Amino acid sequence: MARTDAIHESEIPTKSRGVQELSEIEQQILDYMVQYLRANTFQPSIRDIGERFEIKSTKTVSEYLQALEAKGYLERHPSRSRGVKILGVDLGGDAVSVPCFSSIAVATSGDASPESLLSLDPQFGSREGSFLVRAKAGELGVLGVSEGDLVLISPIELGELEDGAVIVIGSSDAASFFRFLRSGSSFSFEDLKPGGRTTVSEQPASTGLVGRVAGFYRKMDEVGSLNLTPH
Amino acid sequence: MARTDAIHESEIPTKSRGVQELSEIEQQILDYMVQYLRANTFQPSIRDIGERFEIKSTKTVSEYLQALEAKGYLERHPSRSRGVKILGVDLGGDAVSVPCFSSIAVATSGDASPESLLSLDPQFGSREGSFLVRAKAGELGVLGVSEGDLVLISPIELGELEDGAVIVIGSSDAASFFRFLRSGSSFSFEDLKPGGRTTVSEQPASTGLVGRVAGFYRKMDEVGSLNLTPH
DNA sequence: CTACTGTATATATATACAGTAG
DNA sequence: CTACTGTATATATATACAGTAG
Repeated sequence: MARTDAIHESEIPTKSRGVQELSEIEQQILDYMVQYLRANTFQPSIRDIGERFEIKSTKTVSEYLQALEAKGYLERHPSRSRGVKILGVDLGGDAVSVPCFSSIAVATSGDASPESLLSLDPQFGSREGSFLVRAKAGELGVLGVSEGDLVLISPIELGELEDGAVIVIGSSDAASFFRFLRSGSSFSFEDLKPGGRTTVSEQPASTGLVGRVAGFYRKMDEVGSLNLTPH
Repeated sequence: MARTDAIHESEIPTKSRGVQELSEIEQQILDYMVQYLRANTFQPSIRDIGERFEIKSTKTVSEYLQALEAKGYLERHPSRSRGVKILGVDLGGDAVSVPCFSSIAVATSGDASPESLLSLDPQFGSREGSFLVRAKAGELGVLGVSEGDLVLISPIELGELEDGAVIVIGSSDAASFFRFLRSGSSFSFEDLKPGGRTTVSEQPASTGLVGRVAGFYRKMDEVGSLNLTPH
């Protein structure tokens, strides 16, 4: 029941202000398809859609689906029954569930429960095992990250790391940000703390690579969180 | 892919107390069906299942489904294609689906299809009707936004706007960013383009408020996208 | 009995064709 | 032109039938 509202309020983007217009009925059909899918675990047939909207010809419904496909909301396949691929719908399967911690120390300590749990589209760079930490003042200033920003850290293998990537190295009692520098077969790690120095290492086995900074998000809900001074 | 583990760990309850135990293959088939549904938004056909498990006769697969139905995990309907009702599965539905456009001009033009559709947790500030645009160089530099960042724009009413909020004002042919300034009962809009000026307005009816900048995300997958110069 | 193969068949379903109305 | 109706048709698909192997 809880979720019913959200579905009725059209979870598929209305593209608010004239953005990529769906007609009223196109939007309703798309919403119906998602609602039906969620409720039944299978899709409505074109006939089901027609019945719902009192459209008597399957051709007409098919044309609406064609319009939705042209506008990028669907992908169809000739003759696949109840088999439209609805794009941009989260069925709970591919979004990664990402815990959010108040600091990187807390996140890596191993025994803290997350501040919250968000679902993050993998397109943002999240993987299985990713987590978010709230940035402290100055912690990642060189990357344009401000205090309070949510920094996404995704697990990675040393072999996957590109030169220049920002990584987290830590143990259970301390963790911090480094820039990874690759020169030939040896690596070095530049401490990103103000005044931090470069450490050279060839044996990365025990360095405790937690992950790599995959991105960050700054939420601008309170004006106070805006950075009003140009820099 | 992301939650594949979770699925393989079998999200479908085994009905705890010896009640109707599933055989190994029955469990695998059920998991596959859910996994497939999540990935594609439509169900696998009996033939799809057969292919996956190298079972060559549709009859055999059908018998497994019959067994799953008898044990209370499914409800079937004669001859409904890709239309098994899978019981006890949560198909999600709380994340907001957000279209992503290459620029704010494209987003507000009304006839562009989105670059992609991402699902965004409402905790990031997304609402029904929100969308993402890729920032152009300098466009929102004062906020710390760099070229290529994904800027989240969420619909908002004028009455909800706080003093200092960054908003998008536009028509179908042009749109840009402004800072909203409230002084008593009158508003002013400071153009955020370099060298932009402040416009005072008391009649907001026709201003074309598209939405408010609710946040931005910077993905750091390529080193080139990192802002290496401190500012 | 279970666990299949392999073929045949009924049908649900998407699509195509031929129109009509405004 | 859009927004349909109504019929016909190809086909994807679920099911049934007839077996085989262990």
